[in-house]
Amino acid sequence: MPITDTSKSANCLAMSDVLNRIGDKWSVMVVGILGKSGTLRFNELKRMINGISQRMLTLTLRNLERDGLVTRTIYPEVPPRVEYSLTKMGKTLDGPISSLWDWSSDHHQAILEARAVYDTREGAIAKENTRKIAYARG
Amino acid sequence: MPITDTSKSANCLAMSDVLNRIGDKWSVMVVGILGKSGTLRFNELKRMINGISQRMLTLTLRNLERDGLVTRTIYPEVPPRVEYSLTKMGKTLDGPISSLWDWSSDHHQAILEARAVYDTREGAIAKENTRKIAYARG
DNA sequence: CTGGATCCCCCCTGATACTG
DNA sequence: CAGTATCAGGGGGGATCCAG
Repeated sequence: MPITDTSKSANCLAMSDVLNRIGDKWSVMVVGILGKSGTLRFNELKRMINGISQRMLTLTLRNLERDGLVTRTIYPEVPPRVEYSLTKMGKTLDGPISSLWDWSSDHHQAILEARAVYDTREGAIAKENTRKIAYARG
Repeated sequence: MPITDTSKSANCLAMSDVLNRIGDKWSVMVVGILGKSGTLRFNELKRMINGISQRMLTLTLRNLERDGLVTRTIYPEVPPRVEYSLTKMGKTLDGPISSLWDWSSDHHQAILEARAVYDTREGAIAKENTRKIAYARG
């Protein structure tokens, strides 16, 4: 199945564009968490997402809102309250995101082990022989 | 369903770690294309991925190989030939990636429209009134 | 053809301080 | 609480040259 036909090329460009937003780890985490929790306030999100800065959360939420994936509701109270949740389109994205989420927790350990194996082997190769790399690895 | 329990926190960390590699747009594109095409050579991949540089393709493939998601096979020929394909674990990732891929092509247009609407509305708000932002948007 | 090595710039990101 | 404004630093990523 060649990728060079029109539909696949279009997919490629769509992916490239969408991934510039969605491929960002913070966006994935926000969508994933909102998908699981429903509606959250700014600082609730901030506390749930490991290591995100206030600035990045603000930017991420703005971009998601701009792309029509997240709704932002301001309650004119004091102290201020702003709630975020997924739009209808955002909810459709939560499916693929959840798949990715599940895959991550299922294979995280395997990836860590693969890295360890790779690093060990590369280290051994480098120490043993730096010239004869001309054979298949794996 | 609170996110604060142990399993969800673990998922959060797994996501964070995995997304540092997988969330990268180039990795997603490489896995997606390899999943669709099976086995490809370096320059075949480079031609198929819109806008990737040689350096980034090399680094991306190395990282994917290190994480046990891609196999790299060197044929000691002249000119050199190197073929890449997904490992068993890589193939399991292709499922979620394909979902994301399909979602992208399905919703790309909607996202573009949402951006246009957002930008128009923001522009109008900024021009009309910069003080009274204290109402719900969306 | 498949990369390794190098230079270098831009922007992403975090930290901090301030406002409503 | 929910941001905005500003500054500074690091690294992601492109361009280029060279090697096997």
